[in-house]
Amino acid sequence: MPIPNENDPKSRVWPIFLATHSRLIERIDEALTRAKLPPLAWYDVLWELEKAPDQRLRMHDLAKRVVLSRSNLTRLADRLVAAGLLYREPCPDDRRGSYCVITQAGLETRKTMWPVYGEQIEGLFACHLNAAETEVLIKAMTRMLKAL
Amino acid sequence: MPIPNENDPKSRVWPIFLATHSRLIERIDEALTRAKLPPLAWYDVLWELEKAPDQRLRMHDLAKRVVLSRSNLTRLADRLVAAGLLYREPCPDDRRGSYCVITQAGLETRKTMWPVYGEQIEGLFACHLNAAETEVLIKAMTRMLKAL
DNA sequence: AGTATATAGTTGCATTTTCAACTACTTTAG
DNA sequence: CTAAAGTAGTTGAAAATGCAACTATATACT
Repeated sequence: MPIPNENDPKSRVWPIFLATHSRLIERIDEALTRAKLPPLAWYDVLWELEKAPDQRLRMHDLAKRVVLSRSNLTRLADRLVAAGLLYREPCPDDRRGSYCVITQAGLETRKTMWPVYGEQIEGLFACHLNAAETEVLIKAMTRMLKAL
Repeated sequence: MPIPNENDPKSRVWPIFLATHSRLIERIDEALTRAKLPPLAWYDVLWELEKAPDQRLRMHDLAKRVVLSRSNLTRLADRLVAAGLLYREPCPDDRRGSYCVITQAGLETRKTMWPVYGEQIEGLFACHLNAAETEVLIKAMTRMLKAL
């Protein structure tokens, strides 16, 4: 979206990056909806919990990993709890805090979502990248993330 | 976020792509807020209008360009109108439709936002890409967009 | 022409997200 | 030990978003 020099690559790359991201997310969420599955955000939360040691994480940590504001995550977690995909457990060391723990149903839901999600990633994104390009993307973006 | 083979580049690139995008957007919006400027979405709309012939676009076209649902755009436009940055004009050819036209104040707001926005793009994103990488990103993402 | 279908845009309602308190507990410093 | 400051998480109210229904107009079909 930015401005001038529409032909200078340096200026074109950011708008393309933005457009690509939003169109891909749009498509993936559509696919999940069509399959009557929960949205992308749920997958992220479930997957972070599944990977975590003891399949549990403090709200704070979880929020950081999925890039959500704290209050936002509180309510997203409420919804997941209501859906039976995770539960909260008080934290023994720090009585202010609590853990989110993924349930069996949560594990299963994530597993059900994966084929649909994965197919979209492959078909819309990954299939357009050869090995060299993949490496370039990873290196460049990792650099950005480290600098943040 | 996806699943297995955390070490296979092909699997790692998508989660990194997602994380990079959300952290960058987060930072840029923070910078705009700090500078007491409107959010990114406003910039997009203003810039699309500024570029457009006669500095006006039909709602429909505008929505597609900024990747927003129609109803969403209606209300975003309402807010921009309320802020005096654009106005609506009935379309003579098609009496169902209307144009969004950017105002002088809209042009100025966009111009005020650019230094802050541009600085963030450069400092968080573009500065991490050399010429070759920039080309790779553009080519790969353009390919994805075309296929959508 | 006359009806059926499609398109542009808006609106009501439910859901989601954000912002600013607020509670409860922990840590630091005197 | 106590007071001050910091941290974890939740909550109420307001703003933003998405979905489905709706109005108005345009296009296609018979």
